Amino acid sequence: MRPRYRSPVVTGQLNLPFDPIERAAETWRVHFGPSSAMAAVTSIMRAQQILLSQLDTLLKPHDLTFARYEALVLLTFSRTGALPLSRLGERLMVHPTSVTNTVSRLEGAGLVRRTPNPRDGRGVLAEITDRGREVARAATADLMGADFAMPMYGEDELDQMFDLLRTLRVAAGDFFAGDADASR
Amino acid sequence: MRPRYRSPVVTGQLNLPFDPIERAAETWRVHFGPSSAMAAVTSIMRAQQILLSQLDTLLKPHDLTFARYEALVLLTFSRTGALPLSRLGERLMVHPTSVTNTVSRLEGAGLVRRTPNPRDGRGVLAEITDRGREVARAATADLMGADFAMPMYGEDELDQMFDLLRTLRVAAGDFFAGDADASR
DNA sequence: CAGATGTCAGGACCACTGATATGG
DNA sequence: CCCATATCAGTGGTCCTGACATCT
Repeated sequence: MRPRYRSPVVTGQLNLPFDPIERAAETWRVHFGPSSAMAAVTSIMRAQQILLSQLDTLLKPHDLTFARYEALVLLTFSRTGALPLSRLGERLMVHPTSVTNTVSRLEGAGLVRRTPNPRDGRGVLAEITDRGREVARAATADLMGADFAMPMYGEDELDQMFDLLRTLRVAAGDFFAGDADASR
Repeated sequence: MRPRYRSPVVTGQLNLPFDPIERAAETWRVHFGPSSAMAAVTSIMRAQQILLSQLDTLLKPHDLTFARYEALVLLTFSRTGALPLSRLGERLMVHPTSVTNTVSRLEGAGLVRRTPNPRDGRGVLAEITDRGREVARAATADLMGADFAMPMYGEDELDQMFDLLRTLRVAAGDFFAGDADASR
């Protein structure tokens, strides 16, 4: 499964005898003074890399990337199975041109269909196909079976992580921190 | 500074009236049952995106990306200011071809110099130049001044985050979880 | 007309595969 | 000979800018 000569850096085991991030943090302390932020940032970067790699591996048999999977699931959730590309981009927090690309790939795989937006002549709807629904179902089963690549955590830790990172997302201006639940 | 017609999706404010991830988690619950893992994973993805974008913005005036900055700092830390590319890749946890690319870019900018490894005829050393040291110093000052784009957290929270994510990195096999501190 | 929606061309970046040259 | 160290070509993915046509 994994090549013999060298394991992928991101996916596979590094098996270092020390924690490279902790090591960097210690050296950092010597040179510049303590900086918990540096260690935390680097940890987030590495965690994302690991997770994305594992999720993509889980999704590869379904010919999906995580980005495409997210889009597909969002369509599954919508009442009519169709959403304007603009709304897709908003919810997925991706660039408009990325939405175009993602939808085109899904369309090429027959999981999604482009249709004109009847309520806006400029707009385009991405509509999930039957095959799209089936693929989304199967892929979701796989991801849930693998606990989204985070089986090493308990509920409390996962919630803790969500709460911690929420602070960052609020500060970055992703959304209004209020209690608002205004739809749309 | 930010375009008027549309703010960058990653860098800039989305200003949604709701938390898109929380919204997705709620909808998920309705369709598939509770999954804290899904919300946590998505949060990590988004956090990384935000951080990388802000760090790259901070580093742009120095003509550095975060990846290149990390490599440069690592060289700064080494006693002789030089490291084999293989060791660089190991510490930075990046693919060998990525190291080659990173070093080539740094070399092109005059921040690093390639020299043959005297202790291994196959090997190549990346050696930091005086300009490299100066750029690393200036960039580090900027990053520390911005608290590595995480000024919204206290020490305790940053440590908490590091500890939480360490579990994931250990599980992924980045390093041996033991208390080992074996050098080299 | 100003503004929003989507597309396309093109650039920069990063991870990876596979092949290759060279040396331990 | 097997393995390690780079490098190169090429693929695929993401994000972005800028330009454009279309429609509100």
